[in-house]
Amino acid sequence: MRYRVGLETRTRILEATRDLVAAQGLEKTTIKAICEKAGILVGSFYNLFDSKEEAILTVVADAIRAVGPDGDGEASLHELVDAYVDFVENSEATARVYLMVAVSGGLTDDGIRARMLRHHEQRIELFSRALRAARPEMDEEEVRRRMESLLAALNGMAFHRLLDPSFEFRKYARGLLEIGA
Amino acid sequence: MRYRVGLETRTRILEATRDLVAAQGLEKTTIKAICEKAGILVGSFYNLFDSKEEAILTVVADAIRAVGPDGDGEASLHELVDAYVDFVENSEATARVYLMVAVSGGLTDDGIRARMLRHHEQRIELFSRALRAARPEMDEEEVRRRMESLLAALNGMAFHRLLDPSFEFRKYARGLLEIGA
DNA sequence: TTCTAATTTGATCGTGCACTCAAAGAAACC
DNA sequence: GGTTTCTTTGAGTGCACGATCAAATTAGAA
Repeated sequence: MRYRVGLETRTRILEATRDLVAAQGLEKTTIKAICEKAGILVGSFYNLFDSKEEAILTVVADAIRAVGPDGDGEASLHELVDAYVDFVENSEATARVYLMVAVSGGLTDDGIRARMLRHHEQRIELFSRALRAARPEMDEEEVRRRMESLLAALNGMAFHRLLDPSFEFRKYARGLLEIGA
Repeated sequence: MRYRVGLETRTRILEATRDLVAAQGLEKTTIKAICEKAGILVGSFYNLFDSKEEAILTVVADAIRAVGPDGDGEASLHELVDAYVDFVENSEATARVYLMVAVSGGLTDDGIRARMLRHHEQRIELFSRALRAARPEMDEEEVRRRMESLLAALNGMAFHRLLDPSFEFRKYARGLLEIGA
C-alpha cells in the first residue's frame, strides 16, 4: 500500500468487492472485476489495499459484524428474531457473503472455523438471555438447547431464503417462536 | 477422454477429488493435488476425465444422490431424521461436499440453485408423507410448514455438526421431533 | 512369443491471475 | 505560479493452473 487516503475510492472498492463476492463467490472474484465495477484501474486498488485478500477479509469482517450480536442484552426474543430477518431481507449481499464464508471458509480453514464458532456462541448467549428474561422458571439446560435449535433453524431458513426469494422467511421465523419458546 | 477403462484408477481419482474438495473447497482443489493423492500423473487423469470440472461434477452429483431422498415413502419421520444424522456422521466428506455445493454453488450458479431447490422440495415431500402417515388429522398446510421448519433446522444443525465435531447432532435432531411433530 | 490395444508418463503449452512500478496527473497549500 | 503531496494510470512481470500429446510401458489375447 503506497498511500493511506482516497477514502471514497476505498469505499467503492469495498462495495464492489462485497457485491461481486455475493454474486460469484470468494474465489471467482478477481481484482480486474472489482476494479471494473469500482471504476478504477488496478494500480489504484493496490494503493489502498496490500492484497486482494485484505479487501476480501475487510468485507468478510464487516459481514460478520453486521450479523450481530449487537444486542445490549435487553432485546426480546421476538425482536432478536425479527432483527435477523430484517438483516437477511434488507442486506442481502452482506448476508450472502456471511453465509458463504461461514460454510466454505468454516469448513476449510481452521482460523475461520474458530471465529465462526465463537461468533455462534455469542449469538446463542444473546438469545438465551432473552429467553431467560421471558421465562425465568425454565431450566438452564433447556434454555440453551432451545436456543441452539432456534438458531440452527433460523440459519437454515436464512439460507433457504437466499436460495429462494419467494420463501417467506419472516413468517416461518415467527412460527418457530410459537412452537419452541 | 482417450480411453474408456482404467476403472480402478477412475475410482481412486474420484475418492481423491471428494476428499480434497471436502478439506479445501471446490476452487482450491487442483488437478496436481488430485493426481498426487490418487498416485497417478496428470496425463492419466485426462485419459479418464475430459476436464477437472467433469471429475468435480461427478463427485458433486454423487454427494447430492447420497443425501437422498431414497425413501420408498414408508419410512417414519424418526427414521428419516436418523438416516440424515447417520449420513452426516458416517459420510462426513460427502456431507461436506454437499453442503459446500448447496451454499457456494446454490448462491452463485443458477443451474445449481435450481437443482438444489428441486432436491429440497423432494425432501420436504418425503418428510411430509411421513408426518401425514403418523398424524392423519393434521392440516395439510400445517404439515408442510412443520416439515419446512424441521428440514431447515436439520440442515442448520448438520452444518454446525460439521463445524464442531463435539456438537451432539443426533440428540438435538431427536429433540426437534419432540417439539415439532 | 508376438502383436495389438489399453494405459501411463511427463515435458510442454497457453491463459488468466495477483501483483509491481515508473510516470503522469490532480489537489492543496504558499 | 511554484512546490509538494496525494492519487491514478496501465503496461508489464512472474507464476500457477488446466490442459495436451507423442512416446513409453504394460496387459492380455492369439
